[in-house]
Amino acid sequence: MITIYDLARKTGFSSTTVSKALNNYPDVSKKTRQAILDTATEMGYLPNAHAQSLSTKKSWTIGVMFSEDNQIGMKHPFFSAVIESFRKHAEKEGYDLILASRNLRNRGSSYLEHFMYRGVDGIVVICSDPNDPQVQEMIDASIPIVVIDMSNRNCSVVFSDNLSGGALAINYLYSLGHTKIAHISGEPSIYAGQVRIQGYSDAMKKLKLPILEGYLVNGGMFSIEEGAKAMDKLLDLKEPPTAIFVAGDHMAIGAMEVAKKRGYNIPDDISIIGYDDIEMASYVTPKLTTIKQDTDSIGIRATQLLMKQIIQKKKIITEEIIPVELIERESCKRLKKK
Amino acid sequence: MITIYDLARKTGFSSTTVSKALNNYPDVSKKTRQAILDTATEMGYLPNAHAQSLSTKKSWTIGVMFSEDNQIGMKHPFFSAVIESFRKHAEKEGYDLILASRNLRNRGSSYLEHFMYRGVDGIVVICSDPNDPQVQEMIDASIPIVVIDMSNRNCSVVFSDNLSGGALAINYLYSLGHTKIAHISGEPSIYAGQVRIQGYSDAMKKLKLPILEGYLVNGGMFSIEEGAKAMDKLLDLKEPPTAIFVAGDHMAIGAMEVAKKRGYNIPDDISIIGYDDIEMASYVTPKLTTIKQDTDSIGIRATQLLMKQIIQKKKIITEEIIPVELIERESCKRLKKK
DNA sequence: CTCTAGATCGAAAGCGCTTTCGTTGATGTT
DNA sequence: AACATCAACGAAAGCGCTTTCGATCTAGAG
Repeated sequence: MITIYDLARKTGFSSTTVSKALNNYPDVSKKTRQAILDTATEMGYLPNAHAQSLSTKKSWTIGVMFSEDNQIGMKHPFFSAVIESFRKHAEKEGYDLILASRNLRNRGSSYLEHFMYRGVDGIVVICSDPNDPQVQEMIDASIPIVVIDMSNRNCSVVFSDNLSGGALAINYLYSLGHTKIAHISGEPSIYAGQVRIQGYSDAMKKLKLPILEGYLVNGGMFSIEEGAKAMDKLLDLKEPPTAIFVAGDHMAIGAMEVAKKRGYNIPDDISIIGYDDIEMASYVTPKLTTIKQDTDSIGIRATQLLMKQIIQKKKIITEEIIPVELIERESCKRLKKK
Repeated sequence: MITIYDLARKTGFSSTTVSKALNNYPDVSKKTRQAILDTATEMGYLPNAHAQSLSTKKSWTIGVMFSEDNQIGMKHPFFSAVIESFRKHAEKEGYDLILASRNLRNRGSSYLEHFMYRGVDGIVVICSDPNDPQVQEMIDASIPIVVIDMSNRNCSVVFSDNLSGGALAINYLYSLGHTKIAHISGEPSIYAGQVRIQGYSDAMKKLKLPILEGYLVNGGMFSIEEGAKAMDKLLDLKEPPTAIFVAGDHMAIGAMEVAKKRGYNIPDDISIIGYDDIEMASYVTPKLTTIKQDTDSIGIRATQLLMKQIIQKKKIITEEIIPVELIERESCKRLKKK
C-alpha cells in the first residue's frame, strides 16, 4: 500500500502539502498540486478510507437495516426495490451502503451499536413494525436516520400514501358497481396493514357501504399462504363479497389461487385488487389489478432526507408521503346485474 | 465517543492493558480483565472500527459487486436471493457487506480501486459476463475473491450445474415423448447462457434428436420481453416445436404469454420448461415447470470459499458446481399422439 | 538467601490521514 | 529602505487502537 508519505518522498514536498493537494486546499500552488496528482496516479496511490474516517469522523457510509421477522429480508421485491433505488441515489452522493449484521464479532449487540461501531454517517431502516425495539433504539439515538414504510413522530419517515391507496381501491371497486367489498388486511400491528385497514373503512363509510360481518379478515404478515387462508374464510361466509381489496400483492395472489381452486372465476365472480405492484402482479392469471407503490420515489426521497440531515448535522423530523397509483389490469370487473 | 483511554483513566490501568483485556490477551489477570470489562459496559464503550482496521489491516467487511448491465441489479430475484444467503452466512462469521459505488467521491474509479480504498477483506461478485473488464481486474488482483454465476480459471467460482440442468430439462421433455425440442437461450456471451446452450445441444445429441433449423433462438439478456420475442420467432416457424427449454424463468414467462396470446395452449400444445425457479414460477398459469437453482447453497459455498481465502491469506482457485433440480409443475405435458 | 521463571503490566511506536498554526520568502506600499 | 501583505509550504499533534518489547514483581528452586 502506498501512502501520502511515499508521495511526499517522491515529490519532495511534505505529507501535509500532499494531503492538501489531494484535497484541493487553496494554499498549494497549481504547479505543485499538479506534480503531486501526477505522481499519485503514476504510483497508483489510493487513499485509505479507515485512516480518513478516523481523522475526519466521517465515513461516507450509510447503514441499512431491514426487519427480518418475516424471514425474507432482502428477498421481498418491495424491500429490494427500495434498497436498490436508495443505493443508486446514495451512490451519486458518494456514499456506500453497509448491510450490517447484528453481532459485533460474536458479542451480540444491537443494530444501533453495530452502526455506531462502524461509524456510519446515517442509517436507513426499512421496517413496518412500529414496535420493533431495535428500530426504536435507533430512532431515539442522535444519529441521522430515515425510516421507510412506517410512521413515527421522532424521526424522518417516508412511506406510501396507504390511506389514499385504500380509498383508491375501494372507490374503484365501487365505480364498478361493487358494494359487498371485503378486505384482506395486513397484520394491524404493522403500520402499513393498519393504515390500509383505515383507508378501507374510511372509504366504505364515506360511500355509506356497510362492512358486513366477517368482511375484514386479517391476512397476517402479507404472505401468499396467509392470503390464501384469509380468502378461504371469506369464501366460507354465507354471503361472500363480490370484490376484495387485499393489502398486499402476495396475499392477493394467494387469494386468487384458492378462489380458482374453489371454482370461482376471477374477475367474473369476484373482483380482486392488490397492493404493491410487484413484478409478479403482471404475470399471474388474471393479471392483478393493484395499487402501485412508487418504490423509486420512496428511495429517492429517503436519500434526500438522509443527506439533508447528514449535511445539517441534525435530525430532522418529517413525514414524507409518497403517492400511490391505481394500476388497472384484469382482476377486477364490473359487477354483473343479477 | 468514549475510548480506551477513558476506560484506562477510570480503571487506573494503562490503555495497553485495557486493549488487551478487551481482546482477551493472556497476559492480563482475570481480576483486572473483569474490572475493565465491567466499566466498559458501564460507560457504554464501543470500539471504533476505523481505528481498529487502521491498526490491524483487517476491516471485517466484504465488498459485493454485481453487474448492472441489465439495469436491474439487486431487483433480480436470483441475485437478491444469493446475496441474502451470502449475507446471512457471512454475518455469522462476523463480516458486514458493503455495497460499493464506483465513484470515489466523484473521481470515478473502478470497483477494485473502490474496494481497496474501503479496505475490504474480500470481494464477492455476482456476474455472468465473463468479459466484464471490471470483474477481470478484480480477479487479477491479489485480494480474496469469489465470483458467482460464471466460470474463470484464475479464482474461486461457484455456479449452478448448468450443463446437467440443460440435460435434465431435455431428458425430461424427451421422457414425455417430445422430440421436436427448441431452446430459447440466454445471450451466449453470458456464461450461464452459453453453458445451457451446451447442455441443450449435448443432450439432444446424446438422444440423437435433431436440432431443427431455427430451433435455437437467442433470448438475449433473460428478460420477459426478450423471451416473448424469441417465442414469436419460434411460433413463426413452419414446423414449430412441441416443447421448449427456456434458459430462464423470466424468458419462459414471456414465452408463455405470447403463446397464449397466439392461441396456443400450454402445456397441451406446447410444453415449456424454465430455469431458475424464481418465486413467480409457482404462480403463473400454468405453473412453470423449471430447473431450480439452489441459491441458498450457492450463497453458503461462496461464503465458505471466501472465508477460507481470507483466513489462509491466499487466493484459492477452484470451481464449485452446485447441483440443480427439476421442479415439475404444470407447464409440461406428455405429447399426445396424433 | 540468591536466582530464575512466570505472571502482569505499561511505554511507545505505528497504522495513514487531516488540520491548525506558524514560518518563509516574495511582492507591493509609502 | 522599512514595512505590511499574501501566497506557499511544513511541523506537529491528534484520531482510537494494536502490538512489541521491556520492566516489575512474586513465588518457587536450590
